Amino acid sequence: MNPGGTTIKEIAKLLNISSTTVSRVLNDKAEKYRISEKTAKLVREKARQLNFLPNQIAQNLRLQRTNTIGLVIPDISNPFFANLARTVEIELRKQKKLILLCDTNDDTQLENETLALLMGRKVDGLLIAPVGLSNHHFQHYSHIPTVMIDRYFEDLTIPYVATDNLFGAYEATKYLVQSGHQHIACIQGLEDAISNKERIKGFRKAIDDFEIPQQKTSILGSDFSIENGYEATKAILKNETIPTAIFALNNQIAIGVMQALKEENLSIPEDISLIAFDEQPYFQLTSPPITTIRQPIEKIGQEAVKILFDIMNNKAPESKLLAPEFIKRESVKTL
Amino acid sequence: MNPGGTTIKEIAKLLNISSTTVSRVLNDKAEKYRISEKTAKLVREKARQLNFLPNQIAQNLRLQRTNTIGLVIPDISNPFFANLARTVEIELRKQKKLILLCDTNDDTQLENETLALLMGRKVDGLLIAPVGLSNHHFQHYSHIPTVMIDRYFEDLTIPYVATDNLFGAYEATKYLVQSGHQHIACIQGLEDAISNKERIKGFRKAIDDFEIPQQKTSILGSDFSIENGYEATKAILKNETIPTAIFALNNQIAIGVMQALKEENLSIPEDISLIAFDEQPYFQLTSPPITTIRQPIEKIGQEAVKILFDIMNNKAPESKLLAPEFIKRESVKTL
DNA sequence: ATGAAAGCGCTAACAC
DNA sequence: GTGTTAGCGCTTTCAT
Repeated sequence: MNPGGTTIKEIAKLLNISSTTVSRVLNDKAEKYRISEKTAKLVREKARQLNFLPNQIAQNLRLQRTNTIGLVIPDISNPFFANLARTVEIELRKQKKLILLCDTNDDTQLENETLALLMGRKVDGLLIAPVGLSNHHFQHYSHIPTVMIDRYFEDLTIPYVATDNLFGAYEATKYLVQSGHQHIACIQGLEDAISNKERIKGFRKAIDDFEIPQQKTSILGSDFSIENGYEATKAILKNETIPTAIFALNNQIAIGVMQALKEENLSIPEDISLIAFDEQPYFQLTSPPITTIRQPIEKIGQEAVKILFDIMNNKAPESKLLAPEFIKRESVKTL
Repeated sequence: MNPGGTTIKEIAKLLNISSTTVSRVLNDKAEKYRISEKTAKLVREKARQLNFLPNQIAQNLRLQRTNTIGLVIPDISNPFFANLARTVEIELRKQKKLILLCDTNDDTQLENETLALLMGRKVDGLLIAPVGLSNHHFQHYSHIPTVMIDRYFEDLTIPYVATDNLFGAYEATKYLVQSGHQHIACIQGLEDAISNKERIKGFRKAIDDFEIPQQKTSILGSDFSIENGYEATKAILKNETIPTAIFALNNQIAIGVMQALKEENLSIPEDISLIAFDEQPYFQLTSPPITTIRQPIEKIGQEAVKILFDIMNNKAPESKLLAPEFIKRESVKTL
């Protein structure tokens, strides 16, 4: 067999007909072009027999579309993004689109290169959770349908779908305060990512609304990793006064927090309370089960794909902020 | 700007030279073809100015390669595979390859379709964790460089890299037995997946070697999901005699087990012991911390990519079974 | 030192 | 009902 695969031309030759006819039959246009049932059948048979698969590369070049969507994500090993990827994959597959997966490791430079790569690949659309530090590199690519997920830019018109992070963080903080906490440390992720900024805003707003003295609270941390949660917690514990509660701004940070507390023999919530952004199955199994803010991951993925198709079909896309869900467990002590 | 992007032809026209020359310069072959420094400079300038990106589709068609690798995985939301995907992405990126990500949902039919899709896309290679129930569909694609990950087929010559599952399961079971357990329930994943079969073999071998009466042990379960772990555990608890220990054959099953035990107010390890295949950060944070068999995920990913490149470079590929690591924690009680 | 032309595999406009 | 031809954007052989 031809290593590159059977071609339309080969089938045509074997059947002594033109490749046009073959193409038409194989694209279910036999009827439209009133190709005889006999010819059509012959073509289909031969195609099956030779295990014919249309060369998508050639098709793509000709048709100027690739049925491929770029999915750009900061860290596929973060279960939030892994779950998102899964939903997106399922939705796109329904539309016969495949995903080019790119992991930017939350690095703007790499994101930049990635975008250029994907443009060269002529993806039909882009689903991206941008690093978020800068956005000027997106200007070049305004012609390609793009939806931002989880993170976005307020000064760009690119549609997005994300959790209502401000609201979620507000609710979490409110709960902490209403449970009697005033000394609260908030461990953040990437400082300039909008998801982070909004969560910080929500935290601050609650602190403000409930008139907690600013100096009793602190914000520290620098990225969405387990290590960051661990290091930040260690740092917190070095101070003279330690907070009564920690608010971890994502699931990985929360794991780091728990590791550090465990190492220091501090128990949750007796010694220190914990609340975390992002729900994961294991949070109900930790000791104690952790109170979390659940992001509607499936819905985010589905909406993102829907919006992407809206753009591709020239419908006016609409950005969405989806409500998170507060899941109360046992990691916050009432003072 | 041309929505399809600037082309070589456009640059050529603007500079009043041929597209051949432009192509040569842009592919760093100026010297080889002794193109004047002046022309070369002009081309490079214009290209930058117009934000030129070579159309990979056209390049791919012409060059008969796509710099794209298909990554086919049963479930990207399973952290084992998510972590694997990350490693693979990083390794492939070093070689300027991009990933087409496909999730088969552990469904042979879907895997089959996926493979056909990827062949049409003319991927340069395939990295696949096959469902494992059947393999005849792989025969069609023997011409394309393929490495199997995590799962493989013994009767196929396709190279693979996986954990030494038999050894890992043997060690786990041995530990259980040596801790005094005889009534052991093993909750398995997909029955016909080789990773599962090997783990079962290891389990059985240990049971045999240590002369535990067969009827004291049981094997149940049907896939690698949380739900399966949950349901199987519930089923186990309905019996007159319940086992003193459970061996969960992956991380998700283990979560399901813990959920079910918790619901039934049974505690680990007092009421029942647990040991799990797959290490995850949260296993040290659960109540109690879970004893696990760690798979060397990074190494698996790196080796798989290495082997794939070996095949593409006509070096003889070598399958690898990598040793897992036993991580002892507190979920197994000594009887 | 540069260009013309062919061709990768496919589809579609335009014949007849 | 079917075929001819052109062309998607690129690289490369062969000329000059």
